[in-house]
Amino acid sequence: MTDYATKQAMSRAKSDKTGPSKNVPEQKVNLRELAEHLGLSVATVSLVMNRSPAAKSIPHHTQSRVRAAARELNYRPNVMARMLRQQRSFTIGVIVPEISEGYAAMVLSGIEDHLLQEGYFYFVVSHRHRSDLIDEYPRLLQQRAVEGLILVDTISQSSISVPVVAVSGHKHVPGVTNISLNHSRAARLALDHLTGLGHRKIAFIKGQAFSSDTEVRWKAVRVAAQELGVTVSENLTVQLQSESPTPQPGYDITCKLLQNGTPFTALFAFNDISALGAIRALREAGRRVPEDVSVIGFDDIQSAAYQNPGLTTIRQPLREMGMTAAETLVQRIGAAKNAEYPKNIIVEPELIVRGSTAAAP
Amino acid sequence: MTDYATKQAMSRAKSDKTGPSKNVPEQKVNLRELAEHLGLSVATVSLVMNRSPAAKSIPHHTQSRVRAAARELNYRPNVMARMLRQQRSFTIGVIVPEISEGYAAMVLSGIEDHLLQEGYFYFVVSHRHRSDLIDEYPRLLQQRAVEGLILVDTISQSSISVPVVAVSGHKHVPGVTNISLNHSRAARLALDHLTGLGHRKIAFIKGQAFSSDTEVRWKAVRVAAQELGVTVSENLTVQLQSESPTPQPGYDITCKLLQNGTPFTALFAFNDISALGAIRALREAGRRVPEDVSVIGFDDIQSAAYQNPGLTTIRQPLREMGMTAAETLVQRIGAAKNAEYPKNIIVEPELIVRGSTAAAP
DNA sequence: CGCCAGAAGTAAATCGATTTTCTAGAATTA
DNA sequence: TAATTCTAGAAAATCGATTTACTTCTGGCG
Repeated sequence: MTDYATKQAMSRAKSDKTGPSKNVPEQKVNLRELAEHLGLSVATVSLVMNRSPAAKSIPHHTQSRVRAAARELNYRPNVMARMLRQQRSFTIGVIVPEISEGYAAMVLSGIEDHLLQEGYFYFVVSHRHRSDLIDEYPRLLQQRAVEGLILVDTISQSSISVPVVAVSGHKHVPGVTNISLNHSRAARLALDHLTGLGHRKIAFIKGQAFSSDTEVRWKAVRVAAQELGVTVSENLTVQLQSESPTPQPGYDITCKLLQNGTPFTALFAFNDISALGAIRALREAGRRVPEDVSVIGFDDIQSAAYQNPGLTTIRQPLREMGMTAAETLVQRIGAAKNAEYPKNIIVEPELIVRGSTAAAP
Repeated sequence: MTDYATKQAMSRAKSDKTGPSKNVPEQKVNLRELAEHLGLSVATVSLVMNRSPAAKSIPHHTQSRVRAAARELNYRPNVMARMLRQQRSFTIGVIVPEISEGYAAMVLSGIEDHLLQEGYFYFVVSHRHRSDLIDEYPRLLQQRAVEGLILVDTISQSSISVPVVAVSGHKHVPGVTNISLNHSRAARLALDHLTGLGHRKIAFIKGQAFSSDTEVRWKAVRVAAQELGVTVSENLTVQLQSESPTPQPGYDITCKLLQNGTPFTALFAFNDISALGAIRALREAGRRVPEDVSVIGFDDIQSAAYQNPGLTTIRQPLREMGMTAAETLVQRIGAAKNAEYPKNIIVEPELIVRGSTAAAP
């Protein structure tokens, strides 16, 4: 939105609230009425209000008269009219798998931070892994005139005519900026940590097939394992199945892992959520964490720090990723239709050591 | 939005995706072009597309011709134009304290469920307890032409001209529907549980002053305590201070509680988040949970179930509250300006017993 | 035959801005 | 003095629908 619509509105927050003394009329006044009140044409008023360069010929004195009247009558431009005329909505769409799930919430929070500052609002929708919705939401959002889309951990093949930024996107798709973690480094950090503690027999929980990170991360893990001379045993590799956003899938798969009987002293989970489930399964099977089995997660969602013991994990800077996504998208929206744009933005992981990992027994 | 704009779009999800064979033209076609293509006036086409009753005189044959052409040219009505004309945005605003915090995320998820079905989208903003934002966001959202507002755990005094539903609202404000928990019952459930386990010396963590539930819940707790003959000791009552959305405030205040030295065998925390902090503080002070101290939380956020031990808590049906909020709001938007509306909707809590509470030592 | 009621649409107003193109007078310049 | 440029603002087109108030034309009825 133009300057006065948001940033001024923001700063007006305080001054306006001088109590109920100032009789701000509540009923809506539109541009025509304001112009009539001033004895000017709507064109003139509009030019002044928008600080258009075309208003340079309008004397200062008139300008301030206009602005004073606008303030007095509490004039607020009608967004819908403005959107229609300018063909801009100052709205973007965010598609996440699930809102209530830590990962997405964290990214959203970063997105919001940046977007509102820029005068944009956003629609959120969650597809819960239903493929019809994954296809439909981009369409629906575009019908709603969003100027860009942020996909969080979501793979979409539907062709989209607005700029797209994919958080944790890996496929190279025209028109899409991918923001992704340096997975090689992440895998290396985790395995360095575990091997440093003396672990050799390490179990792995791979992500669900639908997660956009699964493939890449797993590849990175195998490379890192090879580099460190750790064998990745088939028997110690399991994959999350159900799509529940709870620790349940992690719990289930760890039970299965334990049943197969192959011994291990450490477990590298796909994410923190599944790590929590895994810890519960281990405990129930009589294995202590970290004394008998070390567990390392991935993401560093908020509750990771407040587990007992705290969860050692590879931190993804999710808020920053959200902020970067928003920033990049806004930039791309402002740029020319066929301008260059970043195809890939890599962010760095960080090892967060807490209590769930310890020296191998 | 009218029927064909969303519900049809939804169901079209599958049929449209018959591959790239169907040459759906990507460039936007507007009503005028569609009408020209058909040799009809825009009025006629519009009437047909909207299934307006005024279209009854248009023969069936023409109607299907119009619809066929619309499909063929992939006509999508321009939302901005439609919004402007109808003075409706099919958008609502949701104001939460913090997105990334379990409670709000859960409510949002319920809101989304219902809203999208009804053809509405929503903007989310989070104020992070900044009072200028709490005042400003309702204004900003109204400027964005939202047709209603849902406030989640947020007290707003700014006058709002659209229908408002407050989740966990208690103050009776004209124009606002409050959705709140039966706190008396909640307090009773918790204290019944604790006293049933033999606890007499119970410590309490009150909520931060800014939370809309703090007052009401605390009152309910004292009433229930009295009924059960439990004394609420000053020395065992503390209040959350900082506004961090993490367990940190709970941790801090529990440390303080422990320092003062008054013995207790159970702790009733304001919410799950603070309960997690409390548990950590207790553990660090050498108290085992639940052997030495039982801890009960409030809310039943997702991660409560996956703590070690699982957190006993009073469940608020947050998703349902979100759904109800959305449902009520949509109804109110559809109703006449001065129609009756529900002032209060009470939902029932549930005791969820997990491992963090046990018989008093 | 004349009138009226539907049938099948159409023209035009409207929603509320933004933005380009004009205009009338004043001031400047050649 | 005539031509040109500024000044200060106004008129009108436009964005893309929706919706009300007309037109025609046809057929039926008295």
